[in-house]
Amino acid sequence: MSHTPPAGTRRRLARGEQRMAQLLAAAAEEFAEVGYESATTNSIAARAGASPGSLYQFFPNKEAMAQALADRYLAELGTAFVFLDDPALAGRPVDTLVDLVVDPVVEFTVANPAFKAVFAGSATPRHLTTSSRELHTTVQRWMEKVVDAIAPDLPAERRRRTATVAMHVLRVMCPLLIPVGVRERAKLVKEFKAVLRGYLAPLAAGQAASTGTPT
Amino acid sequence: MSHTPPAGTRRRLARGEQRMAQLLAAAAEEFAEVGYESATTNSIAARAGASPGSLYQFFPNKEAMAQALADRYLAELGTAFVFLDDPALAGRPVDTLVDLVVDPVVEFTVANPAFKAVFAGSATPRHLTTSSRELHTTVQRWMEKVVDAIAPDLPAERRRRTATVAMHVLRVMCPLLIPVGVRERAKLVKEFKAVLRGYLAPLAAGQAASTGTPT
Amino acid sequence: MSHTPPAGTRRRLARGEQRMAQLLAAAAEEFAEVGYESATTNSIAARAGASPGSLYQFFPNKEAMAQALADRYLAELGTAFVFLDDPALAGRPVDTLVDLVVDPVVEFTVANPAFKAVFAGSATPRHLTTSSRELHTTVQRWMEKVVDAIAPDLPAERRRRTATVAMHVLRVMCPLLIPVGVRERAKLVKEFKAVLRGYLAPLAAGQAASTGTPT
Amino acid sequence: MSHTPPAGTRRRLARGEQRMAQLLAAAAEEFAEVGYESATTNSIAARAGASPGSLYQFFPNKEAMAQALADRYLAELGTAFVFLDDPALAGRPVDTLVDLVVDPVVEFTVANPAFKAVFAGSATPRHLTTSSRELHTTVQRWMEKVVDAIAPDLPAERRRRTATVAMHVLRVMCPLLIPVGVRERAKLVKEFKAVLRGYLAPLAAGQAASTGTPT
DNA sequence: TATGAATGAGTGTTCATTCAT
DNA sequence: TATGAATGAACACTCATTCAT
Repeated sequence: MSHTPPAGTRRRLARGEQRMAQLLAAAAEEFAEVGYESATTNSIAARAGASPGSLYQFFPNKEAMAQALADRYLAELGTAFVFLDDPALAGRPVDTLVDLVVDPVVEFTVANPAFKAVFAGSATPRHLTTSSRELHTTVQRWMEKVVDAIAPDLPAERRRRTATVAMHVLRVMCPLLIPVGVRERAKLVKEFKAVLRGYLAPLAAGQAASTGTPT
Repeated sequence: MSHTPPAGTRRRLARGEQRMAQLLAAAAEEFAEVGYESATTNSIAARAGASPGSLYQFFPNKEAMAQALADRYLAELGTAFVFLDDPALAGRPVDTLVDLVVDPVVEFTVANPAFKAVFAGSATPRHLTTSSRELHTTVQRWMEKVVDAIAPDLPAERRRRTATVAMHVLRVMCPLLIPVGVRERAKLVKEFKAVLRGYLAPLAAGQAASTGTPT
Repeated sequence: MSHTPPAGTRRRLARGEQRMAQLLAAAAEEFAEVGYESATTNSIAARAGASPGSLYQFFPNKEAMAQALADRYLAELGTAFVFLDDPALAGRPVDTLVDLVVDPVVEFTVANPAFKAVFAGSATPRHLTTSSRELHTTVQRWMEKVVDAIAPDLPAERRRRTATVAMHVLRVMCPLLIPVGVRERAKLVKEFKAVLRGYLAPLAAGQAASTGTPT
Repeated sequence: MSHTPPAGTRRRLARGEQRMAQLLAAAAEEFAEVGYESATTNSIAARAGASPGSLYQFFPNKEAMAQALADRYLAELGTAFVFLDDPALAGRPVDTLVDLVVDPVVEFTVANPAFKAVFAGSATPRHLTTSSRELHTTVQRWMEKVVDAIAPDLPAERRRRTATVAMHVLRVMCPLLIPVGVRERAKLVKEFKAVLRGYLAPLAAGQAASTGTPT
């Protein structure tokens, strides 16, 4: 089917991809440092050692870079979340589930500080970039699976809303992790796990007798 | 001693305050619609039926408008939170406390859609405006009182962190309330109350025997 | 002829003149500090404890304030230069004449730091204000008298040009006097006197045999 | 090692330098006509047939254009002043030295009318641009060499002050040369040479017996 | 007379994007 | 493919002056 392309082509292709990777890395740096809105394409290009024109050879506009970043983040995070499709998921205690969800997100955020910029995005929904929105819906879908594992009989609408809230809790956590030291970070993570645990655990218990949980 | 100023002066001053109110209202509108960063002073002035110069007669710069808004919000919200100084606060059940905290914030956010713009602010801490930061610290201080009422023996550092997290939960809730209908809003509020309840309730229980809560 | 006006009128008049004096003093301060171009009418009014409107009650525009200042400076300096009409002037040695000219200018500049702003004015002749120009021509006329006392037989054109140059030497000296201490000031003044002496003395000698002086 | 860049790049770079030259020429025109303060970057760009953005591709701000102009002026004038390092300088008569100094400055000012704008600068020292200041100190340094050639035994402080005064004499001369015809210009130049001669000559004579010169 | 609000064209500067090479 | 020049509509903010009271 796909035979190896001639060396020249491959090198050319490789060079293009290399450039693109540099640009994307530069964009990530910039987004992480100043946020998406304040980032300038010229500065990103300069960071990557490229010209503005080059940047637009690979990305049609600024948002496309955030998009590409989001896509990559989604892909990478996705592999950390394959466990969500494990049929044994339903049996896990809430504590474990929360750890399973929070830990990769924390790790990922710390490793990719731009993640927070594109995941946490803007406060004004009207100004959410497509990339942010995508990230949100995907993470939300993951959270739905978690919720489903905890409380499989929850009505769809309720499940969705619960997942949304859980997603937003993660979302608000990410930016807080970056500017702090490793000690404080660990403590913050514990707190956020407590938040999610406190929110999700009653769903399990409340399957039969919902005690104080919203109806 | 202080003799009343001449009628002309008084009227002029009144007009000035009116203008200022118009401008502030326009700023609130604009911030609510497009966010602080994307808001333009010229557009705010136009919205208020004023010239750019007029705006700068009352506010030294864009940020000052956000500041003024934040100050007013703080003052108004503050009156809704006087109950925090009630010595009987410690006796209340967590449910009640959470209601007491969340309800005014919800009400206020819905009534002042710009509140979310200045409270939720930017994701990148480096870009938080002074006004946002002020709002954060004040709300956080309020949350500390709540935490204190629930678990008076919590170490200061832990109390602070807990309050911070609670504040951020509120913070992330606000923008979500705006674009939805009244029904969905009520449901979202219930969820967020559940989040806070689930997070804070164990602190009370855990005074003696901390079960699963972070240390 | 002029009988005393009724007390009310006098007070009212006096009040107006007082205001005007305050505004003029404020303008002088501002001009001295930031120069004519950078001075703003609003700031002048504020300095004077008046409103912008008030300022325009007394002066039709910014330039008029410089004009008024220049007029006053001209009047005051004029009294220091009445000696120029003394018929005995012609007999004085050049040294004395130079002292007689420079000393009042120095004294005046130090006492009225705004003088330099309106006398030294802008470098671009196209942007000389009317007030600067007036100051220039008057001082130049004074210098003509000095030149005449030194070398009465100089052709009119030559006399005029010599006076112009002398005036510009004074002009460039004034701003230098302000930012320095009293010691350095004295030394600078000596230098500028040497400049004028060296320039004007040969005119006297050269009445009969012009040695090396321009023709 | 350093392989020649591709033709396209070379051409593009050449075009950039051309643009820069056009912009600088336009800035010079504008500065000459209206002075530095009143010059507007938009007008400079328009004069150069460029957009405001283009201007800022080459110069980070308005002052940088004055700086660039000053640098060029300094470099060009510097070549006219290499003679100051000639060890035979000390032997020359004052007349010759003055000619040697004034003539290039006159020639240069006439050829570069913006020179006066950046050299003569503002009257208020507080508002001197960096470029003006640089020009002043360099010209002053040159004048120090001249003074040194005339009176090598002058104390450093005195030499410095003399050079300062000489520089300011040149400074005040420049703007006067521009708006006049060639005839009047020649006459003015003669006068200013006379000023400098009259100021500097006594220093030579006065090495042993200072007659009436400031101490 | 005095106030202070009101004006609005204009300032230096920015930046996502396009163009010519 | 890559460059870097070019664009131009905005932006936040200013200020001499006028207006309404």
